[in-house]
Amino acid sequence: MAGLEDVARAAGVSASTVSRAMSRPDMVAPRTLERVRAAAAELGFRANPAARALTTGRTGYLAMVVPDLHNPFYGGVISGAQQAAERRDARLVITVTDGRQDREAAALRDLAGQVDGFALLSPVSTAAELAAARRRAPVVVVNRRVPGVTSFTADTPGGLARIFDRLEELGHTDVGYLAGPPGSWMDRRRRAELRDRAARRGLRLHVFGPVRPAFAEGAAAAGEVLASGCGAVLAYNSLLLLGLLFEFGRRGVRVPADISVAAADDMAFADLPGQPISALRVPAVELGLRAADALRAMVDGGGSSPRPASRILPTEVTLTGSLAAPPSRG
Amino acid sequence: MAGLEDVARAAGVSASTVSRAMSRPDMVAPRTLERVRAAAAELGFRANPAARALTTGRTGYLAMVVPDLHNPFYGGVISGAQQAAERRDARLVITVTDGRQDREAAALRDLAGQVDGFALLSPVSTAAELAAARRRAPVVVVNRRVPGVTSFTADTPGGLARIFDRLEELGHTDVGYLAGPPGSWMDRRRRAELRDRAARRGLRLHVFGPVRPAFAEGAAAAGEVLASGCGAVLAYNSLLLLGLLFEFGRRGVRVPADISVAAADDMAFADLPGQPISALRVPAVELGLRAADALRAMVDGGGSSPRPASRILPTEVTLTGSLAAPPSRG
DNA sequence: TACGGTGTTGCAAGCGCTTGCAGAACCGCC
DNA sequence: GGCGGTTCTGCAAGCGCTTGCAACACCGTA
Repeated sequence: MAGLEDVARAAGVSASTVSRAMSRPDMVAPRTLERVRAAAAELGFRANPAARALTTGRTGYLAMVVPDLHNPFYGGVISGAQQAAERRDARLVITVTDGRQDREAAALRDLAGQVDGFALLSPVSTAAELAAARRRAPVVVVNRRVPGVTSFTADTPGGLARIFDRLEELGHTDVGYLAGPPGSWMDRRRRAELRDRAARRGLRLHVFGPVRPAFAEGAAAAGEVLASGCGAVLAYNSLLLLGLLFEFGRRGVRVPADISVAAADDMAFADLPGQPISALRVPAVELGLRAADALRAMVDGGGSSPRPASRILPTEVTLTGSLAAPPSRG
Repeated sequence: MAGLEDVARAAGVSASTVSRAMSRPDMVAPRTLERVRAAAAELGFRANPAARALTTGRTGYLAMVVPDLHNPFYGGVISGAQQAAERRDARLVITVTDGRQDREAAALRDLAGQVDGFALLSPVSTAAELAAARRRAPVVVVNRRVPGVTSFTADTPGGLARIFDRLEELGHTDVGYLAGPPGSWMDRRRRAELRDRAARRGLRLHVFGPVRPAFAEGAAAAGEVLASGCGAVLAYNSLLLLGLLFEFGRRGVRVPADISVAAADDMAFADLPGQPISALRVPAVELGLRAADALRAMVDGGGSSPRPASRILPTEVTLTGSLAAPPSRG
């Protein structure tokens, strides 16, 4: 492994000059810069991040704290964050919490000082805890809004509302919502939005769950949904809807003739030819990208608080044939 | 942030003693050890990993290079690796390659020296490249076997073969296989196994794809599968099978009356009540666990080559009602 | 009593980088 | 020609740990 010193020798300058050539090229004379760069390239020099971290106090690592890797939404977010990190020449450390508060706290505790900042996906900690964490290291949260903490969310409640409206137009009176992860902030928001709307319009909202947002849970909930007599059901995410559809299929329940369906994200259905399922296009990758970018900016900008912003990205609604008028009763 | 020196002062010893108390407690007198530990606990001391890395040359980071985070298999593997890493007090850096060879190579190159070792999931690089990488840092690969490199795979070809046998028993003559990621070593293995068996038994194997192992691709392939007249279809993974089932459902194709189905993993179906789908239980979490464990052991053991081992974990077959005799023709 | 061992501790020299400071070289200007 | 001001470069002091070596005490034994 070639070090700063080796490059310096090869270029006929001092180590400090090489260091500056790498990190603040404008402080180095053009000709010197060129020589140093050539030497560095030739020797395949790569700065030792540990040494750099030791002096600068910045590690170049960003922590992503994620509840669950089976949920495709998080996959998207992480991919986006990865892109951003790579561009800004940082690395991503990931920790899985299984949605448990203690593991989330442990991650925050154990990784403090080892990473430059935290991106928390759908964190379950209290707002107070998160605010406290933010005081020790830059923090952004995704898929939840926390007062005083920079956050990135998709407007899925708004999107769901649009779908709900469409169902009302179609004449539905009983709409189901298969709720997402217990304790989830986002699920509460979606539920609240739907409940609100239902109340205002005089429709009945049936809430099922909350359940872990997994295929099997969707399938398991299908019976209850059908028994409730809802003419339509919205699912917290596409994994759940997939489960519902699977079980509907096995039972010979027809969509949308017997029941209308939609999901609050299109992770599974995104590239489906003909888009047969109503769902929201949620910009998971972009959320990750923005979050990591913001985080890195906070880190570069001295780590402190550039007034926390709360960014809400729009979702796009795909209204398709999976929605229809309710079956005539009796 | 409390440092070694602070703890030393509090405990009335030198910094070196504190260091030893932390990393080689047997070199420290019991009474001293106790004092140091108490002081460390009180001050909330956590060794600065950058400083440690600088002296020891070991960073405590393990790189996981993964093609795609939407595939639940990788989610499982990463979760397992996370557990192992946490236990052995290492951290996981993850990089997404989208299955592209250049990005895989870039990860290997850019992260060399920044991490203690690499776990490559379903790598697409050539065996020679991987062997070369192994010479520079400890490497384990998951879901592929590479000569000279420690690997962990699940015996999905064997499991698929058992399902195939069952189909033969049921009287099938035309069996489809919806193939997985283009260029995938594991997919080739599965295909080869099936082709072999089909040839020996005089059945016809219809291969569809290969396609990206995503829900939408499964759905898109359904038409072709049906047109082929296969009485049964095996899918590279459960995401693909889900897609197939989805489209079958929309077209009114009944499973298993019209067509039998099975998947080479049970990631989606694992917890399904009544296990309606034939699939393999593939130990994704355990693969990750073992891989990370092995990697960490290689790192601790001097990094060099403790004779590469190739571990194949068994898969368990669930034969259920998704398999039936082929529909009588005409 | 003297001596080699053993067990425990401290000293100090790094690990490979960054960065404040000072020196050197050069500029234009009075 | 001398001076202040720029630009560029090098020196050296760390950053917070680890670790080889030496110092020291204390032991049992000759």
